[in-house]
Amino acid sequence: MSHQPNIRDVAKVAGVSTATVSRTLKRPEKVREETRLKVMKAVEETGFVPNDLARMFRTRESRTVILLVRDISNPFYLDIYKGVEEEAFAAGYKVLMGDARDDDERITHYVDAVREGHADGLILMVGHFPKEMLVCPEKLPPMVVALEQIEHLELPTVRVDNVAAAREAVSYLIDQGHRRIVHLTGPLDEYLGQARLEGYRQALTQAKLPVDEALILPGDFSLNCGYQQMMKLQESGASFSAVFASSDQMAIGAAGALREKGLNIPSDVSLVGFDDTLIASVFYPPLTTVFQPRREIGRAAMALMVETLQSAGDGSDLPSDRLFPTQITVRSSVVSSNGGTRMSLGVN
Amino acid sequence: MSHQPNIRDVAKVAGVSTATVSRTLKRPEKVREETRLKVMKAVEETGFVPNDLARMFRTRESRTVILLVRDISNPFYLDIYKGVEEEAFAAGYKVLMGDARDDDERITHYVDAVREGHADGLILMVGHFPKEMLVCPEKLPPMVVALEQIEHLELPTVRVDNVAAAREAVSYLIDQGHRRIVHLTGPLDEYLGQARLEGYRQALTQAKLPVDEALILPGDFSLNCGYQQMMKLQESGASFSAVFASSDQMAIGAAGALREKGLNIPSDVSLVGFDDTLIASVFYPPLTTVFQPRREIGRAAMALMVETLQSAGDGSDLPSDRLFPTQITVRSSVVSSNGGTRMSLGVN
DNA sequence: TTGAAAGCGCTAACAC
DNA sequence: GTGTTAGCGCTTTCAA
Repeated sequence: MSHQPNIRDVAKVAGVSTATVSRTLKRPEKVREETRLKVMKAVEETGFVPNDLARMFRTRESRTVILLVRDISNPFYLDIYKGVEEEAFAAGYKVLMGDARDDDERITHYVDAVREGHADGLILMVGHFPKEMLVCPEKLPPMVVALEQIEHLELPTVRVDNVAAAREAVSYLIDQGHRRIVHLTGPLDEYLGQARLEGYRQALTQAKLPVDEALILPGDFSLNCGYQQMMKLQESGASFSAVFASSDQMAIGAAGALREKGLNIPSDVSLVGFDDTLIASVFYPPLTTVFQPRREIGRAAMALMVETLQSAGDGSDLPSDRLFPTQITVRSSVVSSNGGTRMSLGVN
Repeated sequence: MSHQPNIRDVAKVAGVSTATVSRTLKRPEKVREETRLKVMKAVEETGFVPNDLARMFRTRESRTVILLVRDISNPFYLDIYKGVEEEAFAAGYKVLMGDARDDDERITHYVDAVREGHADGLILMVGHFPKEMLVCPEKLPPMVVALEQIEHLELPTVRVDNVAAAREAVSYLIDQGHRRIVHLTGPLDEYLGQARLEGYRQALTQAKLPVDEALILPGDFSLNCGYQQMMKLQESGASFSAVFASSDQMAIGAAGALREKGLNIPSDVSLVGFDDTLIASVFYPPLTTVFQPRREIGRAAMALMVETLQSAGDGSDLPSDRLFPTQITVRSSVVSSNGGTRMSLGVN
């Protein structure tokens, strides 16, 4: 064997047919013990590694799924990935991670990757989907959604109750005496941004507090945007005593802007983030934030994917959604307010 | 076409041979304009997507490389990934990211992935390599190394001068008047840990300061380890005025331990990290750290990979190493020391 | 329980 | 410039 040995080399050495080698490797219970040992020995001897590409080509399944996320540089997704990978490994799948960068072209690219045979399915963690692809949904590859919700696309989904999560976070601030609470939102043309904003509104309404639209700052989850929006707000002269950001990254960006204007956290402004990423715990002061069980969410998403892939084979129904709880992680970035100096515009 | 159309369907619709379809798609300049248009139209009409698996299988190249990193949850690697991906995209390659978790088995797994045809090569960002695989180096797949150095493995490498980088960081602390400087090292059985420790020693020696082995704390780059080691050191009653950590994560862990003991950063203890990840800039106080041009390093590593893959084809020489500069990013976690209270053991 | 043989979809000689 | 053809390495009927 001068080169990578193939199944024929093994068959020759073992003195059996290629079919027998293939069977020995895939369904050992189907061959006689004696034959199996012969084949195993030949595999050992030749250093045979089955060409997975040939197998994938032949069976038309890659046993690979793609985890397509909003922004790969957000560490939030790393724990998701680990969960997905764990579950995938257990089910004999591989996982690739793709970076959508909120860009239709890249999303299309990953859908094509499935069509081209690179993967069997897509786990979506993006907030939208190219319109053109929605026109013939039957042409779409097997997909599941995690934590997001995509318009005009009904798919098995791993959910958390974003409305409730945001409502609780804001209620917590209200309980601490805050009345004028800024909300740095997620993208408002997508579910995640809308749902959390809805939670924010509900908390205020429930507490019979007015909603001041000037305190709602449209964002995109990024650190930089948190900084910019908070700068702008401060320059507008608005008064507030707390900020609820729809991501830890935005919270931290906002903190930078507040400090730059000489404000202290939490004594001048309280701050709540969302996601409970590592950054929240090492930030100073440690950031109060909303925790989502990322690892478990990842595992559940992959489990849903496996079910979907199976139900595509037999004609069974699509798997049903899974819901995970969120919870507030209380740290030190919130202090109680008694309606002091920074509340000049006051309460209704 | 009831199913995914294949190249034969297109050929039939266009009234040409499959070879012509293949050529039109791969080397359009080789077919007549008129034919090309016919084929393009047929492709459009049928909705043909070439089966990449079949192509990979046939040509025995996947045009994919795997970026294998020490720990995928370290955001440091995300910028590396982006650099690799940019360069890869330009060269028509795809990139997969793998998580070695410092584990021989997982590394072997990724080497096998190449053998199985999933990828053409491996970009290694790990500090060691399974011993068994080193015995027949000619069986190893095309590989390049970035930022690391693996014993008994000579490969094209993207380097930074870790000794100099660490020396400069420590010299900076010395210049600020610090005399008793703790070093939280990387893994000491690997190049990265050793080189930076060597830089630490050189800086002290150069300044004619003694090296106190008690201030050298073996680490593994992780946040948690930084915390634990610093806790232990403080309980031992050692005195020091500054800490140089071999990663931002350890620096931040150490900061947690220092604060827990009532020490302030930087007024009580100055702190220098390594890597200049996002976390360094959002940490409070903003962390002085050593910057490495991650994006460029990623690009260079992929460029090296492409060269390696080509030289494997023709018999040309392996590409030569590339060296990148590092530099200190000065923020606010270091203040000058005049040899005050926390320096009881004094200077030589 | 095993073997023979057909082919998955594509590419690349080679012939025309 | 284009068509014919022979596989790449594997799995999977089907027949023995």
